[in-house]
Amino acid sequence: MTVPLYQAKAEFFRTLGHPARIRILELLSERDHAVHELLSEIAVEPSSLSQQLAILRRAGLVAQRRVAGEVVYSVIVPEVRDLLRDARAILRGVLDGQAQLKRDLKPPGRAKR
Amino acid sequence: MTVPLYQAKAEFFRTLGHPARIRILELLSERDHAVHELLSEIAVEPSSLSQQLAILRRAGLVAQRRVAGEVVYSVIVPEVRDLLRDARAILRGVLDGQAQLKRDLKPPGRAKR
DNA sequence: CGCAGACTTGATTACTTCTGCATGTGCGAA
DNA sequence: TTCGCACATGCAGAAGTAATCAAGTCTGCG
Repeated sequence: MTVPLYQAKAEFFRTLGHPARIRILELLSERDHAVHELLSEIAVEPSSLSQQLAILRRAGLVAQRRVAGEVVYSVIVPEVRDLLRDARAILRGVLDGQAQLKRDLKPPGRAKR
Repeated sequence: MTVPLYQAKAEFFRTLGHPARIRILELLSERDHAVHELLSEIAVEPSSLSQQLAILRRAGLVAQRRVAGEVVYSVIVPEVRDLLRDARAILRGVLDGQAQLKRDLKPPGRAKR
């Protein structure tokens, strides 16, 4: 093994560890987007967006292609959608858990559904 | 929402963005482990391991309990296993894709292996 | 009580990553 | 060819993160 598997995994997760990159992947999971479309959704400077896209490209997660003067990005690895879904589930679980902890420590609680 | 959802997600992924923390979660997904057991598997200093465990604890992913003089850790959110599985699948896809790219055209970049 | 073993926490220092600005590149229009 | 738009890249300062060592806490045992 050139690189231990768990190190590659850690690197991969770090690639996802940025709000803009998460947003990009979520948007691209829905459908392909041109850079200026992403730009209007994400509230970040153009150069910053471009850098985040470059990072995702280098990580092999997205691809770019030029279409009529625009650059369109798409997700290469479809499983990304599953991953984001799992992450959502875990996040929900964690947040619920924290809320419950808070209730245990403090009497005033609210409905949990 | 106090914090935008995608920011919470990014934070969560950053929590996973460290080899030792990945190893810890993988080991704990199999079964609960005492700290000294983790220590003998992971090749990291005790204090460093403790810090990584603290990060996972703060993230709400693992819990500790004291048993007969040892501290035993366990995974709180079971979906973590799914996430790690998906990550493995994506990683495989990405690595395959990169290998194929390399065959198609030699990209200017870092020499790998 | 006082000590030892098992962890944890704090502080320091060395890196790595992010941000915004300035500059560079590629493509289509004129 | 030259201009202009749509992106991409380089860079410097600021901010965040990790490894290490020293010191602290907690438990159970003599």
